[in-house]
Amino acid sequence: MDTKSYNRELPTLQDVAREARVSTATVSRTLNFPNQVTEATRLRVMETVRALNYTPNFSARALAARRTNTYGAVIPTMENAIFARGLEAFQKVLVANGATMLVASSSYDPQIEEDQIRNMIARGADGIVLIGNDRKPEIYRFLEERQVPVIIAWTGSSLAGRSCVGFDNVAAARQLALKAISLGHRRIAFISAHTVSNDRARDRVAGARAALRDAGLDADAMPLVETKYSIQCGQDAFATIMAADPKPTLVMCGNDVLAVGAIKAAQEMGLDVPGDVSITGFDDIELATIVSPALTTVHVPHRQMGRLAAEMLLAEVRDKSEPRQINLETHVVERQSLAAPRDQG
Amino acid sequence: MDTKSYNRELPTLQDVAREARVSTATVSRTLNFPNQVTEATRLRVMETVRALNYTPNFSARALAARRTNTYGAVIPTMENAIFARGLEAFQKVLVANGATMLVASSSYDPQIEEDQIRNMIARGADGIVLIGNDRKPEIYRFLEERQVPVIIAWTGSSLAGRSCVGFDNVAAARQLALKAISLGHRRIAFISAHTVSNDRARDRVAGARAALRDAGLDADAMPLVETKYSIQCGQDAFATIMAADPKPTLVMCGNDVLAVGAIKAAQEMGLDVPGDVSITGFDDIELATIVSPALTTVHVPHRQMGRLAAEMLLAEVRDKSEPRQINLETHVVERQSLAAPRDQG
DNA sequence: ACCGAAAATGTAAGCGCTTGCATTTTGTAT
DNA sequence: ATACAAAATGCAAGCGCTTACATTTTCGGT
Repeated sequence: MDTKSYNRELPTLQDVAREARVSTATVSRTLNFPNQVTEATRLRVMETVRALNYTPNFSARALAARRTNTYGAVIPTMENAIFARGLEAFQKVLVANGATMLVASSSYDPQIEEDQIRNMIARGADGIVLIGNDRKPEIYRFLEERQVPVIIAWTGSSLAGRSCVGFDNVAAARQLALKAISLGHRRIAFISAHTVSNDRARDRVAGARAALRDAGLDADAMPLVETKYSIQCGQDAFATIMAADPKPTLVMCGNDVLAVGAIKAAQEMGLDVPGDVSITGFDDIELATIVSPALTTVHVPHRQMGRLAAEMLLAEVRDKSEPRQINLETHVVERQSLAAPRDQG
Repeated sequence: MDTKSYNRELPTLQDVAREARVSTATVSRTLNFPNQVTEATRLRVMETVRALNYTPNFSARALAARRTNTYGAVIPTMENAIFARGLEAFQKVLVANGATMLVASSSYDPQIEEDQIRNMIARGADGIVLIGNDRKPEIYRFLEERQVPVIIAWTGSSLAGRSCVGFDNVAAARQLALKAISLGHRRIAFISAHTVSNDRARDRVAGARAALRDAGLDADAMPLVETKYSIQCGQDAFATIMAADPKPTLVMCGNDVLAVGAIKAAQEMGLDVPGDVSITGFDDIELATIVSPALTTVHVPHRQMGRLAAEMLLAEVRDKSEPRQINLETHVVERQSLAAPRDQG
């Protein structure tokens, strides 16, 4: 008894060709370049395709054509609305262009990121989008060797003429800090994501420092706590910061999630936000409008970055277009968590 | 002048074989079944691999081996913490097993979902996870023909002996509703996601109805508004519901996002939650703990589903294990948005 | 009707890998 | 030493598609 008797093979291009009484080349052309084929042939072939319920084998196609029509994205985490949103937009564009997305998350771990990148390349990604600039030079070397187009997202500047689509993290944070300073804040503390191998986080801190410097304050004295990405971590960091003396009148946070944690912690400590202490975020995710008080934060064009990244990647691969550097606008969204400090002293 | 002079070809298995003075078969075995090869050979081959900086070509491998080691997930949307979380867990397991994840989102559109499923199969996904049972029978037929293992997630029951990993949406919603009824609620309204081709949403409504019936109330009279998935939609739906007379004392929502919208709307209408009206959610995402009042909701084991889905898929593909149906526990998380109604009349 | 260019189609050589089978090497028991 | 099974390796035939090049068909102009 043949145990796998029902494992009938799938129809191949050959089968279609035989059935439609044309060569495999013609079938291939009908599928890939319909306009290179007579209307009659096209109809006949398509009919056969339908009749046999044929689906092309992408591996074979990729092997023969030497491109996979697949694009990768390696992001720090999917559990974060901002990246998820960007991804969703990224994939929409790809699908609209008949391409497929490969995703991997690195959990903010450079080693995992490297593995994932190599894996995507091995799987034949035609192009790849990465978040931020910070990574070992050998990774970039590897990518160049393989001649795989790369887009750096989430930052408006990149090195070595690489493509990027993002915004100026320094400027955005600086603008927010300046606004706070103009409201009278002088003692500003910062809760940041870990800045090692995270240029976005570093830039945001730098932006705050720059604003302090602009105002003639001691930027280096700014209390800074680095922590992981979660509400709980934001809470803990806030507690650490408020243990200092004198306490800051404003705690800036490197992202909204940390800020929400900070607000929670403040409220648990019986502090009024923004009465006793102001808190700001960065990203403008949904959470920012839900938390009470609603978060004053920096709006970041997540979807737009995802969309543009896909378009740029497709252009570079399909039209051999030149790398571009796109710097998008951000703006401060004023809500309720930032106000003038109560004690101006 | 050769314009692509710098397009040096990547090393292939052949190159490694020649360099290491073995056959391609041996290199292949060294890479895939190291224990079928002498220690000495293995070392020599691996050394050569490193020296040439060789990476296997997955398309070729997939074509020859007739499996891609790739697993797909088609989810309604990535912009939703619950699916994102599940995905993250799904991918972690895959990566730990040397496999890759393909993701696609359908935007809750059955047609897009179908296209995405077919696309994944064409791309050679070795297995696939789908959310919920509702879809055209021909899709299931297609999948069976192709003999691709499928896992239905987000629901604890499936038809035709298909594998699933999830929970009982009816029972979970019923339990929550019963709790509310025991608090004294009699006039209960429901805001649901669209129930067409969404069995999870339908089941949750059914659960609420079942509870009403248990309590001897008229389940069919329960006001029901169906809407899309967003905070704004939740707000609008809440307004619609509260325009009725008599107003409900409890508005149950099919998910946390809608519930947050409902709370927002209530507050904008000057209604106290839960004083004037109770509101419940479903999912227990982060948002639920942030919104004020914090949401009483049903906790759903998102990560666990993702993890188990991956494990089951791998087992079915690699070990030919039998389909399984896994029904996970859920539980009501009591926070502040549900309380006894003020007017018991 | 005939010619030549352009359009359509066919031929067949791979793409880089896996794997069944054949062959060689190794290890063990005599 | 010798015989033999088991382990390691090699040989070579594909996997299903694309595409350069060769061949045939079509069609406008005469």
